[in-house]
Amino acid sequence: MPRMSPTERRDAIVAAALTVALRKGFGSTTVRDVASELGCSSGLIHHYFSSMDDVLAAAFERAAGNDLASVEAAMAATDDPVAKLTAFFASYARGDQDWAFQLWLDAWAEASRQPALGATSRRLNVAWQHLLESAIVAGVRTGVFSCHDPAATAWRMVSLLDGLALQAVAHASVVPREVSVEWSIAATEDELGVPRGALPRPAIPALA
Amino acid sequence: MPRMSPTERRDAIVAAALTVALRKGFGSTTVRDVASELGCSSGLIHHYFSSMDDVLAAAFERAAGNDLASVEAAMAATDDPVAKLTAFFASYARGDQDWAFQLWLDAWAEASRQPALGATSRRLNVAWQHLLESAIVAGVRTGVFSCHDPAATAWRMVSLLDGLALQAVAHASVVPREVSVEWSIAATEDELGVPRGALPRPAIPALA
DNA sequence: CGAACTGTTGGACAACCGCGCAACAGGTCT
DNA sequence: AGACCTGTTGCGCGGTTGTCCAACAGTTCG
Repeated sequence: MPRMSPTERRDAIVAAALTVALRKGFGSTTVRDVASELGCSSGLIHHYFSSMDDVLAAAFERAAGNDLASVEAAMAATDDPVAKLTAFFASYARGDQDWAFQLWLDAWAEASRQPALGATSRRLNVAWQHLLESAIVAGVRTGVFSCHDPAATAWRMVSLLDGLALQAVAHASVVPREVSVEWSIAATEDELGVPRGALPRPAIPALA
Repeated sequence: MPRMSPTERRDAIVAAALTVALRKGFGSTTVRDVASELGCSSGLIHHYFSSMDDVLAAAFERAAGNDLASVEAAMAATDDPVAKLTAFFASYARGDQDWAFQLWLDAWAEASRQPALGATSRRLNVAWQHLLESAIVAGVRTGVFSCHDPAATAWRMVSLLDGLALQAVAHASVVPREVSVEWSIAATEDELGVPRGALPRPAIPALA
């Protein structure tokens, strides 16, 4: 294996770990798997990460963290609370990113077994909820939304979206994606005291 | 170990596997664990199950099936739709059964990789939603609930409950259990057109 | 009584795991 | 050139896992 700079090598390891994790799940991704995916020795992984748990946490952090950042940017691009909300929902509507949600399923399952992965998953989940909460607060401030407990509503909406997406990814087509998107937006309208149909529906990209 | 009939022994093995899973979690339940729990040799497990996967799958099926059946029975014990609903919610409020929910997290994560497990998980999930839907329909019929799409509402409520329980189990105490129960009941009251606080709150058993 | 059947044993086996380490090699600096 | 730094190797340790199998023992039947 050619020599790499520490930053490049760390990145390559994380990328390889992500590739393997997508195929096998976090729970059964081993040091040797990552090493052979990358075409290097197993010892090299431990030269950059003090434990396998840290590798998995870093891999999840990259995938889920990127998602979070891109939605955060899309929401920051507008001042309209309704548009912020739509941008948030749109990130759940993308059927071409089921693989990303599969990572969440794996992370939740392993969270109680791998401390570092669990901490990362928790942190990103809280950040996700906070993102939604701040959009709701913005809408309440301008008077378009009515909600006396934005934190609670945000947790409910995130949980609802996760629960529905879970069905779509784990049990394909038990609940069609377009339907689950419609359902969660309808529930949000109830929560925020706006009439049914008031919130715009995000476009649903076709599957790849 | 005294001799048993094949049916009894199979049952005993599954029961022992479940007991161990309660204590150690699903992912780290080994053949030897089950054998020592049952007080028999490890070879005996393989005499009845062709692989450890089969044992765990049978254990999951029994655990989840038992849960479903007991809630089904509790709901069937009353004709009052509100009481049916409370019985349903109570099953999510039990903090002493986090281990059971961890089984669900594992099942959801593995569903797309292990067809047999996925089919079981899907079937039980659908049954769970159907249970709630029928309670809602009963309430609409007697006029205590108002809901124009019970199937959709049931899916939303199940997904919300799963999503909140997921946070409680994967990310302990990010959302306290009493709070998440309160939140999901409040959302249900909105969905069913009854005033906030109208539905009784189930008792929350202390942790074991 | 002995033979046949079958539930049961307990150890052996190969494979795998995360991790640590001494040695190697490619690049850089003086 | 030689010294030095550091990315990289590949093996090995201690431990655990699922699986297999020849031997054992309890029951039933001729």
